[in-house]
Amino acid sequence: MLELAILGLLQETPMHGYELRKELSTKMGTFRAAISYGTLYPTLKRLRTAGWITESESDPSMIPPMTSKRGRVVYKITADGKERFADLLASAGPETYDDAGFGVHFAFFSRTDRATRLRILEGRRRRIEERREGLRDVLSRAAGRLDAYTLELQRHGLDAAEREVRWLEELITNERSGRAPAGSMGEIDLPAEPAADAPPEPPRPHQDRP
Amino acid sequence: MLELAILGLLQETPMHGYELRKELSTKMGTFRAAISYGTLYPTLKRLRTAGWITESESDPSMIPPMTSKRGRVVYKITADGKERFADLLASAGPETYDDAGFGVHFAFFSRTDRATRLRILEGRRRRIEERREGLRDVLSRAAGRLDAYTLELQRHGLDAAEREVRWLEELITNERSGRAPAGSMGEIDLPAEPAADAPPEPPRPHQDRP
DNA sequence: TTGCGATGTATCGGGCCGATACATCGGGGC
DNA sequence: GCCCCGATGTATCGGCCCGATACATCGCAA
Repeated sequence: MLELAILGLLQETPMHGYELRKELSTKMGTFRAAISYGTLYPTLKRLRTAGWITESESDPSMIPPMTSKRGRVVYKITADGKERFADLLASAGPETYDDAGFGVHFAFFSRTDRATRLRILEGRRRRIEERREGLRDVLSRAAGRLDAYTLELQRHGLDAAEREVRWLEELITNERSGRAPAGSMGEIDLPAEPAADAPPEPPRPHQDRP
Repeated sequence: MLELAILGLLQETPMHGYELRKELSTKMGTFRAAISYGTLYPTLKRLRTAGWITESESDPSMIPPMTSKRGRVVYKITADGKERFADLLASAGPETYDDAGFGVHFAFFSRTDRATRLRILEGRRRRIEERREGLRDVLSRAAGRLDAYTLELQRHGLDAAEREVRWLEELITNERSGRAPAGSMGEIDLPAEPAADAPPEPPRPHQDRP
């Protein structure tokens, strides 16, 4: 999962670890609080070993030049890495639909073709619907044998699940009908170079924020 | 975290692993989907080694008797285990306020004294408020440089954060003013036998479910 | 009677986390 | 001029937890 996120960010521009972590934290938002260095650096090493990225020692013309001596390491994606990124983007393991996985995939939707976007959105919806049904069962069937706090926890969970399903419904509707790429470039199946930075479409479901 | 959950469930009644897992899944609801056996059994072994629980081989008078031959293992909490549970319940590490940690603590609120409940609720609120502020910053400051999907993800995250803060506010208000244990038995500091099954108080914030 | 789904116990490799250590840089206080 | 502090930056280690996998029993239906 983190692998996909790193590859995606490095596709935009080369970066060093510290920067990567900050971008990761802001772009993944809710679904992934803040990546740990104890995860980041081993993962970077793994990606380097696999050949998806390269580590280049400290750019000499850095803004704060840093008198060498353990300079910062700049990570850059390779051609193989871009291919790997495309594969991961379109892949659909079960981990694609848990909180972290979905968040990362969603964050790169502007570089994903519409068919894949719909597949992921619908898979996520199914996942949350299952959670919702489970919670409804507990609340109706076992209402009596649970204490008040546990019940309240279930209620809050059910509320969040229902809300997320509604959110996903709106996104799916938007994707399907007109308002989604479609017009500009049609549906190519996962290009290695996805036209750089032309975000295909604004979704914008919510307009009811008070 | 899982340690606390297991100890808490075994305090109600002895159980074997399979049962434990199911109880775990329903009681922790949203904040902890379904515990893996690859986690559960090693943890049980750890608890046994520490002396918090005992493993007793297959109760002979089992409903489906199971003709011995690798019978089910029933786990039971020890006196030390109950002490440990009380300590964990009242402890306040940072992991107490992440999704999983908070969910587990909350699920046992009916066996937690009011002061601790308030401390945990407020700690969680602070945590979510920080997330909320971070998301607001991103949405106001970096609105232009993010693509539409990433923006939508942040918006949805902000919405969920605001909603959870409001939920916590209600719970905190309820705890503070009257509607909370107080009346029935005052505030003992973590009794080993917490009056078995007298849930101290129904919280019930939401009444606006359509 | 065969086979399948639920029940049940257990291990293994690996991802990810928090704590920790160490080093450099810019700036504010004195 | 000096020092300390907070932000920047790289890296490791122990440990929790997960998914995949293996194996065994039970009740039931085809």
